[in-house]
Amino acid sequence: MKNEDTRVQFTKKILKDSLLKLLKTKPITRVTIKELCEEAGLNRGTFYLHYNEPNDLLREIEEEFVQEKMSFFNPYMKNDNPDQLAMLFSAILQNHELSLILFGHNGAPQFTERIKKLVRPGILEDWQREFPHYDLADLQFVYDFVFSGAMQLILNWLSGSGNISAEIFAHRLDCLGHYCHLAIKEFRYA
Amino acid sequence: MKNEDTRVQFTKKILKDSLLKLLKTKPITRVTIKELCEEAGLNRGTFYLHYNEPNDLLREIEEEFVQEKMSFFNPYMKNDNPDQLAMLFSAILQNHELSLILFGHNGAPQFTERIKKLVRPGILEDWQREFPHYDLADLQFVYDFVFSGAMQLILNWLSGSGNISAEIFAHRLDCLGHYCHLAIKEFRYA
DNA sequence: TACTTAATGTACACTGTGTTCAATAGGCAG
DNA sequence: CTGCCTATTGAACACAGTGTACATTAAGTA
Repeated sequence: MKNEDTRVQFTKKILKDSLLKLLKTKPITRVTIKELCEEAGLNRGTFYLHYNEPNDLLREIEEEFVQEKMSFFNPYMKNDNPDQLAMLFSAILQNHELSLILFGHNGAPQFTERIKKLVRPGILEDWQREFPHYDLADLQFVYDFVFSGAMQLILNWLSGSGNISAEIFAHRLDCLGHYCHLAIKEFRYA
Repeated sequence: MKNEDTRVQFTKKILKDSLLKLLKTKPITRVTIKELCEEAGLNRGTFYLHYNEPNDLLREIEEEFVQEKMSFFNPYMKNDNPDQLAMLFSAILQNHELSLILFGHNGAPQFTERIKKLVRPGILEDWQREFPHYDLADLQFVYDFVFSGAMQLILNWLSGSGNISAEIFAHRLDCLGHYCHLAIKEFRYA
């Protein structure tokens, strides 16, 4: 009972692979269970033994991605270190195809939203330590701005516009983040 | 032939109203033509006389919104004036319900993407005049960052977090935009 | 008022869904 | 290696939504 049946592992694996293949050409909302199973060479009923919708499958893929890359997220959260950020982007770049789907539109906005919410509390905690003289509300305001912008730039970056290295890319995002904080002190002089 | 038949106008209007009602509870991808027509009290065949998918209808709604509010977009594009920006946000706030749907997730990411692309060339032209010493690529980089962040903040703002006035909100976005430009000069020292 | 055409009601074939159930095939433990 | 266990299969089912066609009705327009 410790590990899943070999057959189940195979079924889930091939379903994920097939879904990712389909997501290269169409958004998750247009993927049917029927075509997914045909692509995977499985009986349609087999799908229902493990999932209810294609979206369940995508969430599982996302979960694995986050679990695997979270070792790069956490260090950056603890100490605001651009090198750690560069390592994260290197790791993302190594899974280029998968990342492009997850950060892109065919994977629905759910993944980027998930990342933003996941990282939010830790980052805000850090920021409160670093900028104790700012309101939490203002920091939250800047957080949502910076991370939405960052997610867009990551997508652009993965889509190949510019071909910047992970280090330079991390450096630029870091710069933008720092300068955004400087804007806070002007928020009140409206 | 100058104006559409009164009956057609009524049909399209009630279809739009019904779609917006449904979009308060579910994303566009889950709206069926059948339920839409039931909501509108129209025969299902009538829908096909004017549209192919619910998405066509949503695009038409977006188009009208953009046409109507573009008078506020353009002045801001020409001269980077926070007051114009505040007027735009006032106008958006006046159509609060509709804006919340269009900028939110049930209207798909297509609307915010559309706005970003629509405004991009004009803004970049302005920025090139204002910052002639910066690379266009760097300005584009900052543009995508700033506008994705701004779209998120608009959504948050419309969702009611904070209840800031249109003026203060515009002022803050303006601040963030200006400080993001300052980051460019550090991009090259990687 | 007569003309024009939008909207209706009905019907049809088609695709995908979600479920059931007996039959089969393959992995796993003893 | 053998026999048990269970994942997978294939077939069938009712159901919901799609897209189209066509004759009929209703309403706006000139």
